[in-house]
Amino acid sequence: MTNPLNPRYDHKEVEQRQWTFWEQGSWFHADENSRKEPYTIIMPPPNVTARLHMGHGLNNTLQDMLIRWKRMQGYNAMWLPGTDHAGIATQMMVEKSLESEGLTRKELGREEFFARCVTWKEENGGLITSQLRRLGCSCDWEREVYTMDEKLSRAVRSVFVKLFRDGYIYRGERLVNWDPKLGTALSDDEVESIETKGSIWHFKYPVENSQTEFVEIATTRPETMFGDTAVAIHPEDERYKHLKGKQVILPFTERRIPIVFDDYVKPEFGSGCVKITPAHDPNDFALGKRHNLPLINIMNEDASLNELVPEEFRGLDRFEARKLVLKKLKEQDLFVEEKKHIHTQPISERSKVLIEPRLSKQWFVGMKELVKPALECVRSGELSFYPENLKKTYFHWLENIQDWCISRQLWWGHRIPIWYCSDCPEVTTGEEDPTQCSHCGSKKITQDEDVLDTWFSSWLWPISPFGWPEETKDLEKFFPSQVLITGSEIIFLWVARMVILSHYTKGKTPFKDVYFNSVICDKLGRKFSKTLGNGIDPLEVIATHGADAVRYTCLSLAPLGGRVKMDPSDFDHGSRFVTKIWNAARFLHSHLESLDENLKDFDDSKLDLPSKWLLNELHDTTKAINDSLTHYRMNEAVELLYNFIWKTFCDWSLETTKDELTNPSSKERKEEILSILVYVFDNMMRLASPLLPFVTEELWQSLPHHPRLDRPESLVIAAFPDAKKLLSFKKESLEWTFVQKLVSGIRSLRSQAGVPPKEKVQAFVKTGKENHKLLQTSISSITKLSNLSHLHFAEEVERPKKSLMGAGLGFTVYVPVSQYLDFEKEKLRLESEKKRIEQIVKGLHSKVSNKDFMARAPEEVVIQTKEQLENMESQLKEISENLSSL
RNA sequence: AGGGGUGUAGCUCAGUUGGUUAGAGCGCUACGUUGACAUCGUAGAGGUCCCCAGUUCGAAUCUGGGCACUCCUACCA
Repeated sequence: MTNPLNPRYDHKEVEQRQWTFWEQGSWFHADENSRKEPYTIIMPPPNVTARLHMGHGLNNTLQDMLIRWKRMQGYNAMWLPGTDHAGIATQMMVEKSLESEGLTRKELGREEFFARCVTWKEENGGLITSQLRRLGCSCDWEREVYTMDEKLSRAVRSVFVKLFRDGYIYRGERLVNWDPKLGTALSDDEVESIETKGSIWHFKYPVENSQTEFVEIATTRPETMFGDTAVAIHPEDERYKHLKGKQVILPFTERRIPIVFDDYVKPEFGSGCVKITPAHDPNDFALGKRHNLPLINIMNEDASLNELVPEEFRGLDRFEARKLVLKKLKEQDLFVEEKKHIHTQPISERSKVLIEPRLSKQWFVGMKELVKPALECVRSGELSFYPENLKKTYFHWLENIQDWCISRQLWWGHRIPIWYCSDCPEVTTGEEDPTQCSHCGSKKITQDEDVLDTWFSSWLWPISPFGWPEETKDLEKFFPSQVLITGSEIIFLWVARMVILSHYTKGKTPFKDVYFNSVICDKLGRKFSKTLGNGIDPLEVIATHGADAVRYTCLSLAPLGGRVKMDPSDFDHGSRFVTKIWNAARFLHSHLESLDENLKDFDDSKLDLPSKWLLNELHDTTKAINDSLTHYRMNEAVELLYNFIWKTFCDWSLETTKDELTNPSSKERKEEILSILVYVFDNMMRLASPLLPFVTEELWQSLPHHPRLDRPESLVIAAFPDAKKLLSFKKESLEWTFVQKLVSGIRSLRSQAGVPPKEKVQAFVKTGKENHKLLQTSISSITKLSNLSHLHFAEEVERPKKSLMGAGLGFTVYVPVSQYLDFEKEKLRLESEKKRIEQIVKGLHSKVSNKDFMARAPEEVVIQTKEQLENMESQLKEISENLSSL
């Protein structure tokens, strides 16, 4: 029989095969009728336009690790996948493709354009979800949803109508972030701030009834002057107090505008006088409200100047108008100076053009009231954040919440279900499209042209996929979910709003915990971004290193919150780990080959020390991993797993049993060793399955069934190890640790003397009687592991001539190394060791002799410290004696 | 300007509620292996836990101040 495993792990082949196997088994599908306790995660839906990036990689691996862990623990685990229709992003994609046909969306018309968007999604929208599958995401793919699905759209419609009828939705004239290129309002979150070098221009407005007096104002946007309705000055500014009650004349127009006093103005900035343009600046808007100033909107939708400006400026683009204004000011001798000025400008995230604050009619959701339960559930601890400090950010935003502008002047999205009546001023809404005005009955009604902000469908994500407003079984079972895993950048945009909406519709908090994953940066600490081109493509790394390696590296690097610096070479670490596991399994198989019958169970009462130690380590690690995962300390769980597999299992256990497996004392003994190793390995595969699902499934399938363990069809539904059901040998484990320390001590002496590894040496161990039995039973292990010819041990041992000495916890060991001994080197070594221990002893001594310490420190700490001191002192004594004898 | 975070080995970072001789991976050094391991193992070098002060019997950990970096929010007429 040959080894069933290839010399090398072929991740590509295995991933494909195992994925198909899982899909056929349908193990990721959760039954809504199951009696098992549900455990739900709702996936933050990626944009349909998205392609998998490392942020998705990290975010989804985190979710997958949790859901797989819970599934193996026997929960009715359901991870809901889906995509978001991404209003602006999709519309832009489709417009781009129209552009190549020489078409615009307006030429195409609304309906046709909408149809194109639908087609686009059908053709390209599946990409991201297939990429998530390649990563191994064990979502309930049969439940996959899309925010434009009929079911979800109905939920959008329902909640809009409900909010409208409850009086939360209103139409208002507000300043919005206007994207002149896309011709739509944007939310604050769709606006980027970019620092730019610009200018600030100073010029003069003449004061009325005076030939000589002017106020000097400063602005970065001279073209907005036609919308000015006041000039503002700080009330305490001595320079201008005499201007109280006066008006100034707006150049190029006949308009007189008042001088108002408001402490919003900073006297030290510019000239201390500010032109006020309420219709085109948020601060001015607020100030205008305080002083009852009129609003003059001077711009068209494309940011060209409209008919309210003097004729020569009409129709000019804002930047053209700026030039002309400056030119004319100079001609009229009103221009003072131009200064260089660095300021941050709002740029549209999508179209990259300068945002223009613009007065327009938009639909809003009044948030002040809705927010209350969302604040309360976090305050009360019903909803927890990981890391906790993000609560502060959350509170700050909710406590200062602004009403939410939900209308977008786009065609792709959920159209606002509002109908205007041409015969009366009222509007009509409803779950179904109305045919007549609900107030006057007129049939002349037209629907609002706008669509809803994409986030208006996103905030329904905890309930809409399950059929809300219907009271479905799914909704009952899978809402609320357990944990939301997402990035902290959308804490307001999405997280807070879902909490708000779930309380509004269902009166419940939509999840128990929110885990905020880290932001991925390059080695220089810069965020991965398309423009910088510094990202790492997860699909490329999956192709070269395998999905498991990608998953391992992502999670091992990523602590809670914060940032993680990632370099392509980090993924080598992941592959190495996978390869190590693969090879350990190959090693087991090479010995299992000779086994001609089924694996027998091992006898608990006949276990030797190293086996008990290994089983105890399995117990402790299992407990620790479960504990770490419970507290969302994923990187900690990953590290525990790594250390157990690599250090404990491979470096110690496989090494200690290697010789015996090759030359077993009996067939039974070999079977026993293999039984233990396979048992532990099987458990290891279970522990690792949530993190490394592919390679573990492959190896687990290849192993013989251990009689002590369940053997379902697939590892993904095998029971996750539970420490309570595992053997533990605390005492024996400590004993074996003593042996390990002794072995390390001997190895260290050998190495320092330069004794070739193949050469056998003797070792003389001086240790208390209590350890003798232990050494006696471990004599062969120690001999093998330290390559000894003889091991001597006794309570009193005289130092052999020409030997090196080492001291450890509870023992002193001498290794004669006559031909390698360098007295000077040994002296130096012992002296430095002596110095080091003296320092420790000194520290411990001062502690113990400190009355306050003895009185106030907890008893166990005192005992521990005393023991330590005793031990260190005896080590020191041994070293000193040896030094003097040299 | 306000808020959050970070500062631990050459690099990337762990270090849970104050008590270990402060850890890991990569890199580095020496030796060994190439019969589980395009390797792996063994042994090692390397730290003022940013600085200052305080609380405490005891501080990498808590408090205050400073320095440096970073993210978020707002504003910049």
